[in-house]
Amino acid sequence: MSKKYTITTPIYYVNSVPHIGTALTTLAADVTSRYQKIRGRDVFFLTGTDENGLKVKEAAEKAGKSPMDFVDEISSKFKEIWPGLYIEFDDFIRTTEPRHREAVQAFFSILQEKGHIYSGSYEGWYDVSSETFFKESDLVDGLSPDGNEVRWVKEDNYFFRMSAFQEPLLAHIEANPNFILPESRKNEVLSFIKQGLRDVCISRANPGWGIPVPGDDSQVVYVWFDALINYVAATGWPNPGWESRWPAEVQWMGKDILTRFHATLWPAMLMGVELPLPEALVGHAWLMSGTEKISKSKGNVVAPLDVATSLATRAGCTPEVAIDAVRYYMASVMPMDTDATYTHDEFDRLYNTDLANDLGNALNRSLAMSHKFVDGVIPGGVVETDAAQAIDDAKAKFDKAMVTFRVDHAADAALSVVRFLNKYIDTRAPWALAKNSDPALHAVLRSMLLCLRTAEGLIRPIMPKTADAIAAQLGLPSLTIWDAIGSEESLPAGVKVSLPQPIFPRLDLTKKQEPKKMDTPKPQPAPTPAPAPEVPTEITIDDFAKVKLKVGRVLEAEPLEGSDKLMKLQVVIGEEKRQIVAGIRKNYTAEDLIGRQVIVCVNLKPAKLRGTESQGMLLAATDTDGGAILLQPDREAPEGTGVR
RNA sequence: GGCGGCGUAGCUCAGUUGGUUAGAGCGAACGGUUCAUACCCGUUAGGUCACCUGUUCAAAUCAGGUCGCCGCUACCA
Repeated sequence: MSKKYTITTPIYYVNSVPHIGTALTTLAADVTSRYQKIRGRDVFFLTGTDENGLKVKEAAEKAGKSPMDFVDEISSKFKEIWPGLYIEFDDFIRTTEPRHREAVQAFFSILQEKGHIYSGSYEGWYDVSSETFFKESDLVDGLSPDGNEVRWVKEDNYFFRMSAFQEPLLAHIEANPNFILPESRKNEVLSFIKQGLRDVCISRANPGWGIPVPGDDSQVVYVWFDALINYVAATGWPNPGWESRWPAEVQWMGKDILTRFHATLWPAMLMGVELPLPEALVGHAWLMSGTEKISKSKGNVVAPLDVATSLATRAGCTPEVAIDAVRYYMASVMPMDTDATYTHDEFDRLYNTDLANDLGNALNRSLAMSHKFVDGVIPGGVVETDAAQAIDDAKAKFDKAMVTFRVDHAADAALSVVRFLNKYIDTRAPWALAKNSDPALHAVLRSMLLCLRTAEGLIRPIMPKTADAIAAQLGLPSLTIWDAIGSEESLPAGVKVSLPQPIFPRLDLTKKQEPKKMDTPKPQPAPTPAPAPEVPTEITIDDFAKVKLKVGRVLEAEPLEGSDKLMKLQVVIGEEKRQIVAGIRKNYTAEDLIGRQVIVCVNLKPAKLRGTESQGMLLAATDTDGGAILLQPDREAPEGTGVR
């Protein structure tokens, strides 16, 4: 059996719906899939839903449903949404399916047999929301780095000996430059792994939901470990025949789950069971939803289908074309190295310039001229060399972009032939040729139509419905074979083209022109009240007043367990009592501190240090050796008095 | 703190291996055209290629340093 070209997206958690950020991943995979199909590959495009986490169980309970009913409902919703964006997956796997459970248990057992799993006890913080374990030091303000709640768990668990795979992983990444893309992510992964991998806990106490550890029903497989196995489960593994679908040629995902999971845990797991590693892991960046008024809470999500509906209403295009336009937008901006920002204006602009003005209008004017000058029949003859060159260049650029999965560059390549066409029309001026009965007219019109035929083929992976519409207006069947794109044969002479029908009605952007407050260019104060960086510039008295300092008295002091520098203090500041953690153990003992007056910054954002909350900061000078020299009022000051 | 990256026209960015007048798209101004969805085409903007110092016959492109921004990572208060 010949090997299929396998493309995967992550499986999505069933507790959210796709928004323009997460749809990005699936779209990228779909564009890759459609391109490879046109190139003649037998594609296996896999997506699905992740349904086993503790989070799912809790969400179900909150919704007053049984977990199974809950995931059935939401998973099917997911499955229905993707086709609405013309996502054509070949398989949709759910982690509650028997095939997945079997694969996970087989995977676990093999790792156990090979000695990569041992039992131990785990104690630490667990973020249910992202189903991730964190070290004490990972926490920020008592929350996960992502700002989620964490809970302390202490259990006897199974551990995966990931540490053993550090060197093989590094070697593989170094030896395969395209294993992790883009390159900036690869560097991050390398430095992450070089810092040292530790063994990971891969099971949890069985909450009555999840995949039981083989031979130990008291435990379920840790959801991330479980989830990753979907990729091979869907290929049929461990049953015969999986080799035709694994390894994946490309696994698409967002950058957030690349480093720890897909580029570290996942390949280590595969090495453990001795399965081949995927060819490429691509972690794109995010598309942030931003409006002019930035709302700090990430509440304003943009749903791709809503954008499409809005466009269809405002521009008057068909719903199909509107969805294609959204696909084109997402493909065009496909952020890789850094995050991009979505704005309605930017979307509208791209629609008008690239799709309405360039592509749509080029088709429109070319067809109009065909009817005007050659009775609407595709002329024969030879395509002019510069047009042929432009066509070849665009194809080559598209191919080159897709080798490294640069969907954004591919979109640009597809449009490049259209941009050429508009210039070409202007240069060759068919209307002038017609007027003078110049024999070059036929070749020029043919060249124009072939450019459009090429654009149809190149844009098809990104805008399938639009491509069909272009083909229809050219009076030709859809062009779905890569080698035929741009060929003379793809444009049979004598075929009657249809009358032009605008595919992308232009948006009138003038009426909703927002009043630009150019005359009052007030410097927007940064909405983030972040701790002001210590710039050595002058500050005003107002700046200084922001720092609230008060006199406090140390009531209790004890070394903070698990730390070698930190001291945990209870400080009375006037009426209130605060817990402060300070890195002063090097120079002070608890006895030195108790009863002593100190200067405290009382409006510093609280922080967790070694898991203990610190609600302020002691002022101290820095000694030459880096130690602390505490500030103290010259004589006993009134309790809780301000300092300035 | 460590590692990595970035800082190029008003805006968004290309410029992997150093070499003639530094590019594209968008926006703006001006001009042209009429086949077309008031579209398209061309020209222009005098860009200190963040800054400094080096290497070189020659640097946006290499080395060192400075400033600013970002990512990853870290018992940093």
